Amino acid sequence: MSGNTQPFAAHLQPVRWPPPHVSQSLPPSPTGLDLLEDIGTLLPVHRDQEIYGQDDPAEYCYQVISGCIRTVKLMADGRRQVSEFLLPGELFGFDALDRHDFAAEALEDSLVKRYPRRAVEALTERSMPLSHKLFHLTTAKLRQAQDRMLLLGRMTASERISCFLLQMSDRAPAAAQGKIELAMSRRDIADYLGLTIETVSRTLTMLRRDGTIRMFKRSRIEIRDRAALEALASEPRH
Amino acid sequence: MSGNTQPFAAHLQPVRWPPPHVSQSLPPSPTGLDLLEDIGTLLPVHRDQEIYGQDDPAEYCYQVISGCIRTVKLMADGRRQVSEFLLPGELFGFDALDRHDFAAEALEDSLVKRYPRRAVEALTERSMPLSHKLFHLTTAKLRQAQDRMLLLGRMTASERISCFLLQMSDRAPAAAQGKIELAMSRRDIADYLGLTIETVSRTLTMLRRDGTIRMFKRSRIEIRDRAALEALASEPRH
DNA sequence: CGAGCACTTGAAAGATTTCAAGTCCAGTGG
DNA sequence: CCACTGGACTTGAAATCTTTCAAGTGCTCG
Repeated sequence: MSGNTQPFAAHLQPVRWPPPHVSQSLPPSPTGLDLLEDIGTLLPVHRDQEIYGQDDPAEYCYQVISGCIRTVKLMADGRRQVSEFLLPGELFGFDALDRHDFAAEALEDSLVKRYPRRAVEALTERSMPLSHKLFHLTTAKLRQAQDRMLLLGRMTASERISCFLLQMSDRAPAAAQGKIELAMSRRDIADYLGLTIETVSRTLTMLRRDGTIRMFKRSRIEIRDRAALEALASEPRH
Repeated sequence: MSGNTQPFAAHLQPVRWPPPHVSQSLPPSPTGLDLLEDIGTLLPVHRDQEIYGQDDPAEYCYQVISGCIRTVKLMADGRRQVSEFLLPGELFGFDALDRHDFAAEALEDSLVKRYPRRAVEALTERSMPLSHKLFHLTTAKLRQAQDRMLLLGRMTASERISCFLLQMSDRAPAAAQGKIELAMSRRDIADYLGLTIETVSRTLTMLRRDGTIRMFKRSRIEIRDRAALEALASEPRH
């Protein structure tokens, strides 16, 4: 179940540090998180490589430096639910107990920073700002998860897709307004939204025919009519 | 949107303190939570009364003393998602930012304890055990939410119902083995599981015909074949 | 340039929802 | 104490949305 260890080819995209949108979610200096810097080590991971497996002992916590990571839960028969897509600057694995309860895998060749849990916990004991920050991040993830429950439990396919596109657009660097580069496959999107790849594909096609979005080379999407998407996505504000 | 303030009739069920299954989830004494006791005030709430509304400013956090509370998110057109059912001993409202992002309502006449957020935060600053405990509770809720995403995104109706029954059975006082007293209506269950009331009803009927469960007066359920439920709860379709 | 894989598209099948009656039960008033 | 009534629940049939099955199409990489 645990990380595959094929030799690492070491030609990843250049490391931008700090990454472009860290500043959006994590104010640069007085966050408490800087304390972590010293105990972290960089870990490059390949596309589709597992960083940790479902039920692996939780020895490390992580931050995405570059690339994109997904956390997934698997059922015995292969049904899959993607819990989060993690972009540069974002943390994961901090909420585990003694074992991770989902796997983390790289969507594309990525770079993550790895912090030993023991050391993180020790630091947390001594730094109130750090423990605050981690608590705050966890409650933020909880709120996200609750929004997702509404999406998965009550929204139609086109509402889910619209929410997803808007969300990805908002998380992308502010520079590329309305242009989204999807690192994830249709399968990943489907497993994130509780749909099948065919439904994802069909729904995107409909949006394209509407003129609501444009698509280039399948992974590049431009939002042409944000208002229409927001209308479809109906309720969740942000 | 906020709490209705009809005069309170003050004839609720007697207060059992500590409630019967607090000890299961919250070890009695050295939890850090006892610090909260002094700043809490009891608040009786009627069946269907709102404790706080979606988007209300988050001035208080709560603990259920007796009864049962649901947290719900509403969409503009009335679609509803129940986030949690909270039983005696459990905490809620601790993860809000400045506003609650869902409403909390009583399923039945209940008693909750209310803690001013300001005071809780002040205590948290000074007590490591307390802040640890709250952090731990939040990560636990996050894990629960992730399990629920798998359920909502990938499970069939009978799998959802089976999971729900097992979960309720496990949370009930250990005494009543296999007997569940459902405080919630079919609508609540449906909105919790992302189904319609009709589907909930039909699925329960099927389980009853199978002999997997028995039902008395609609709200009392006995699990007669736990193994069958567990098989349903985690396996492919019939 | 070709092979393989990801994605798209179409048609049929299903699961759940919607619509529409029934049934049951709790609480009320006679 | 019992019939009555309204709301909650159950059940059936039709409708619908999504999935499943089955080909295509077209990138992308060797």
